[in-house]
Amino acid sequence: MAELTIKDVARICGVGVSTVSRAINNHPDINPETKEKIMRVIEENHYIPNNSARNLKRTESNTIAIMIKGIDNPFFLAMFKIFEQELGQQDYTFLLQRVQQEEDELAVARELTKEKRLKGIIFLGGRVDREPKELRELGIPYVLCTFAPEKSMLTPQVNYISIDDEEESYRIVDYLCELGHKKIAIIRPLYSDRGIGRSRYNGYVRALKKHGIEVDPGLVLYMKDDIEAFTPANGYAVTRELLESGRDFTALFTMSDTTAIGACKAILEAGKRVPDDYSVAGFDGIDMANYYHPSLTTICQPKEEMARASIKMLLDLIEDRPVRQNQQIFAAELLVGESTKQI
Amino acid sequence: MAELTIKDVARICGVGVSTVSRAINNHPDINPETKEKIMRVIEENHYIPNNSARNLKRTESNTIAIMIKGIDNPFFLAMFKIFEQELGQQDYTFLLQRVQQEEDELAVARELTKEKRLKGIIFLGGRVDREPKELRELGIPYVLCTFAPEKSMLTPQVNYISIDDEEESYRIVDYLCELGHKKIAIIRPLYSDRGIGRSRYNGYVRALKKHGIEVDPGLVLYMKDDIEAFTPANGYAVTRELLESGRDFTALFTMSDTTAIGACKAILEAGKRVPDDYSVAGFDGIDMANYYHPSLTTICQPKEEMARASIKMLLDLIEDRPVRQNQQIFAAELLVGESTKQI
DNA sequence: TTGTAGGCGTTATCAG
DNA sequence: CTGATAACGCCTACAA
Repeated sequence: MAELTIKDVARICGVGVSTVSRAINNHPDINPETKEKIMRVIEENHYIPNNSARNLKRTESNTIAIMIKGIDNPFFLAMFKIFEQELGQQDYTFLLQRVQQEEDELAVARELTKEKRLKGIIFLGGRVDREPKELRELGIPYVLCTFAPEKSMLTPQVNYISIDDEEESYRIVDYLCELGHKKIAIIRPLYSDRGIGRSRYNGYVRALKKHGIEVDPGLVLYMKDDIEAFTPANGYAVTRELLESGRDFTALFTMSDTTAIGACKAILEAGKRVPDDYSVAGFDGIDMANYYHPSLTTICQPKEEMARASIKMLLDLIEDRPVRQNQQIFAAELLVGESTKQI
Repeated sequence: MAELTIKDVARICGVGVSTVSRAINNHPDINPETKEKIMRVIEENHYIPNNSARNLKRTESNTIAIMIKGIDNPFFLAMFKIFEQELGQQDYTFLLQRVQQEEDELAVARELTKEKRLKGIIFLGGRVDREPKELRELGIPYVLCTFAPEKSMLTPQVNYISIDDEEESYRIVDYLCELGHKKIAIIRPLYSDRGIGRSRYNGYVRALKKHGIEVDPGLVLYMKDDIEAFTPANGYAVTRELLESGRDFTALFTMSDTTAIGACKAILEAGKRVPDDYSVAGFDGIDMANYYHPSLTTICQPKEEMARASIKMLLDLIEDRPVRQNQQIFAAELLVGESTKQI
């Protein structure tokens, strides 16, 4: 079963290779009958064109790539459907490129761009805190989606779509303060010197300050190094330790809903109640936050709209339409659930 | 910035293309100094080899593909890490190929095999209820992971790794019966004439029968057509309707943990309690089942082991080692949580 | 150790 | 409408 090539098909049909190529690619100038015949032969003999050869020869494709770091983030999953939908309508296809934690997403992007003749790229998650120059040098349109814009990225050229992590974090912690909480613990990623960990922490600090509350270092908790970050397991472990330490607090802000759910587990397991003994607030607004019992008070990111906007911006860029704003900050929604209460 | 090719690099270095090629591919017979110089030039000029051309020329790669239908299934996500880990150790890389709901995964697989010179394929989820012949005709080793083996697949050639869906479903429903439940509702997928929906339903029927309980059609619920299957939202909607109908039941089996969590929401929202008013049982054993409150009674699939076993089988197949069992049924674990109680 | 040339399977160009 | 033929960018004998 030596692999069939276009030449074989041509030979079998008694036509030239270019004719076969025309048939495959739906070129207009071909006799319908010849085309039909060719397609039948292809069908019968299970001929499959070699994509590598095609990509090599083709000057362009209608493919865009979604680069995603941390594919196990439930938050991103909801966005895929939107991408599929939106791109499908516009006759584009997309491919999902996972990027390993240690990998350089820009290097991967460059390679893929060449290989697949990409039309555009969406970077999802991860941390492209690179020189804007490097991004431009990709040579094709891109959009950073769900990124905390770093200082270095504040140049107007970088295209991104995000929420204002610091501001939203500020908002929910402010809400906790308004409820009367003064001892608010926070769980932050271990290495949060930048990215969302840092921004959200800054929001926390700012909210406390506004209410005249000192940051108590004893209530600033760090995720465990040996458990994956932002998981329920991590939230559980950290919170359990907090409870055992006997430190006094009335509310807990966790920076992610998944972590919050783990935290609740630890609290409930210790025989305490949410929100009666401790208020708990999350971040992100994943589906589960709503279905969890008690439903979580959280900041809900408009993921569908963000996904849609990312596609729109990218396609505008690709098709050379004017892009009104290449840096869009979406407003998130403070979702008040049953996990927090006034004290 | 016309794309740099290997020829350009060769010209710049003042050497032949084959020398550059040797440098890139770590061939042994090359002067270390020339190699170093070439690598420097490559670095400086940002030369990136074109993968399409490489794949076209190459006769083999060390790539295996994971084909995944329904990428938003949290159940699969946990498996990725294992794949990454196991394959990384063995010097293989894998690529994730999502398959749309309507797409033919075998067609996609064939295409990819040609394009990437794949060494092997793992099919995750979906429903390859195809002729075993078609699978064999892929021409490369494959493993079906997490598939409910269909009748037509019981030929000994088909390689798969799975749990016994019917048996495990039987087990958890049997457990509910043992707790004294006689009116056990079930939520099944709308089109469950085959696949896991069917198998798990069969287990339910068999368990009831064992305990001399008639299947009450009024307690056999179907997922909503207009909401994605197996989501909390679906479980919520169906359960809410059930409660409103006033039909009498004491336990609910949902075929998936995500659905179960939605169901619990509906129950709690109606002012009832879990498990005091209704026992709820799920299936799969996702992380959340444990962290949810009350923790769910469920069937926990050994996903890590299954992932590991899939890789092992595939690599054994690829490297021509003897495969002791090419059809492995893993035992799942009945995890008794707080969502069910004796009546 | 290095360079030259041919070919991998397609598509694009250009005559017919 | 159709068929040669020349690329596409790389790898790999083979020759030097």
